[in-house]
Amino acid sequence: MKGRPDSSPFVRLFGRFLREQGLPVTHQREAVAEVVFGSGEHLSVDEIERVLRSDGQHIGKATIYRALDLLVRSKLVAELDFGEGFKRYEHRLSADPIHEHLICLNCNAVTEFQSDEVHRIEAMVSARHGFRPTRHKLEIYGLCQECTVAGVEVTPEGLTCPIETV
Amino acid sequence: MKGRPDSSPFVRLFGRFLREQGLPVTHQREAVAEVVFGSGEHLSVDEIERVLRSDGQHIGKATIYRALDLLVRSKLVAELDFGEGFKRYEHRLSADPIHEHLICLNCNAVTEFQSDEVHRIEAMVSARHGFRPTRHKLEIYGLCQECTVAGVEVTPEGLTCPIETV
DNA sequence: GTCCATGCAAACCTTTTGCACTATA
DNA sequence: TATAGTGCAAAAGGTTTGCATGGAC
Repeated sequence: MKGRPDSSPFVRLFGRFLREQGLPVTHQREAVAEVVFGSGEHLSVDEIERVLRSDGQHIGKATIYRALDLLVRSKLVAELDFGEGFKRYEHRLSADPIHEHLICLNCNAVTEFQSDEVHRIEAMVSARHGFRPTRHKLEIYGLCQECTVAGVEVTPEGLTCPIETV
Repeated sequence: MKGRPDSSPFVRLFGRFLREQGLPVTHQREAVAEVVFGSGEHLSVDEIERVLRSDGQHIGKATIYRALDLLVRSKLVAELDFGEGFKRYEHRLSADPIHEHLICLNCNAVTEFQSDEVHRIEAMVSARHGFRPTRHKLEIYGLCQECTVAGVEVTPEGLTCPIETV
C-alpha cells in the first residue's frame, strides 16, 4: 500500500454494503476501493488503473468502471465532473463530508472548501420552488494563487460590449 | 421562425463578434445562433439539429458544433453540463444573465433561480484562497414539485448507516 | 452447484478532425 | 480571388455491453 493512508475501515464498509446487497466481495472490488479510499485526490479511471498497475495488479477498465458504479451507489464515493471530458471519483468519508470546489482554469488544480451558506441557499431556494433537494454542487472556476503569481492571464475573447447594441 | 421569440438582436450581436474576429458571417452560423437565441431552453446539439431540420435547414453536426464553439467564445452562449453525457447550450443575454439551476433527478426538468448570496460566497471564498474567480456554477439536484406531488420517491440505496462501524 | 464477476474486445455516444468542395468578403 | 467554412465520413476518447471463462458463497 506504499505509504498511502489506511483505507481499510472504508474498504470494510464497502464490503458490508456489498453483503447487504447480496453481492460478492471480490478481490478486484476491494482493490479499487482501496485505491479510491487511500487517496485524497479526485481520481480519474486512468489514474486508478495506473495506481493498481504500480501495485502489480492488472484489473480491466470495465471492472474498474463496474466497481466504481457500486462505490457510488453505496454513497461512499462521489462522482465528479469538472468538464474535462471524463469523470473523477473521491471518497466521501473524510473529515469534510460535503464540500465545494475551486477549479483553476489554467493548471486544473482543485481546492476544496466548505460553506454553510450554500446549505442555507439550498434550503431556501428549494422551499421557494417546492423542490426536494438531495444534493448540490458548487464550483468556482478561475485562476488559482500559483497561476496568478506566475503571471498567467485569462484572455477574454468575447464581445467588447455585448449589451450596447441590443 | 415558428413563433419563437425574436432572436435577431442577438444574432446581430453574434455577427458583430464574428466580424470583430475577422471571421465570415455564414448562413449556418446565423441559423444555429437563431435557434439558440430563440429558445428559452437548455438545448442539446441533437435538439438544435432537430429544430433546424424542422425549419427545413440541413446543417451538419460538425458545423453545429463549430458554430456553438464560436457562440461560447463570444460569451453570448453558455455551455452547460448536467451530467447527462452530453452538453447543453443556453443564451446568456436574457433578463437573468447569471443564474443557477435546480435539476430534477426524476424528470430532468431544470428550473432557474438567482442568488446574490452565491456571489458573496464566490467573493469571500476566493479572497480566502487567493483565487481569482471568473465564473461559478451552483446546481441543486433533487425532486421537483411535480414529481413530488406525483408520489415519486428517491430510492436511497447506500449503506444504512455508513459511519457507525468505522 | 448456482450465481455473479471478470476480462477482453467490440459497441456505443458524443465530440473532433481530415479533406474535397463551396461560399464569404 | 484568397481565405475560411461546410459537409461528409472517419477518428477519437470515455464509457458500456456481450460473452465465454473463472471465482465467490
